[in-house]
Amino acid sequence: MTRISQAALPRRFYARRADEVARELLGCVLLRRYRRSLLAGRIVETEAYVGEEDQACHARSGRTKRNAVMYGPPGHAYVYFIYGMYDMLNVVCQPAGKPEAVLLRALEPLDGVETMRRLRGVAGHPKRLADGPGKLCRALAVTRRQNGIDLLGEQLWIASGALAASESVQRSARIGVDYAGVDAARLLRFFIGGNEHVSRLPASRRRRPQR
DNA sequence: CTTGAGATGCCCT
DNA sequence: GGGCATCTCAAGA
Repeated sequence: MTRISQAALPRRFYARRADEVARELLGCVLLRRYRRSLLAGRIVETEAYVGEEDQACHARSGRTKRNAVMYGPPGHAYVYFIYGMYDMLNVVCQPAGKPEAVLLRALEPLDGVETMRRLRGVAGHPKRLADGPGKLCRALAVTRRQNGIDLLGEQLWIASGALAASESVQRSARIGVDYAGVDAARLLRFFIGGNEHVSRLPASRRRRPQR
């Protein structure tokens, strides 16, 4: 069992710009109550989606049935289904009416690793268990059933955490939003530099490891 | 190690 | 009906 505090971050943490929240979520711990077990992972990669003006954001065409939760109060889960197969977990930011959110893209598994493996249907190293937004949802049994739930509640919440002195925040363009024109280039993806649990980019986008 | 294709369902133009 | 904030597997080198 993890020894860090499991207290949920307060509502005001989320009631800010999504890019600030995305950066500060790095190192925090996502907790999931699932059938009597507690699953936990350290957040190592996020992306900010920053409102109707952001051409990569689901709110770019205004409020719809799918994105309605983003327009609601902060500190709630926005979970949507994509590619016919995967769910994506976001946390809603900003006060109600301002549709911003942070996509949780990768975790370093801390607790409940065996359950995560079972949910994912894979064996092997924990660094492959939740190193991508679709895998993260599978590993924590998060689906559209959780869309709209309060992150200050009982089944899914985030506790504070910190970066080690040796860790640094890195930024890049967001993944998979090439259609978004100039917004595709904005540096709204945040990750812990060098962390092994960060998602692997498609080879076509990968750069040579810097030395 | 790499690349490419296929899976698969729902929202919204 | 297009396209999507993805992933896995198989095959090649």
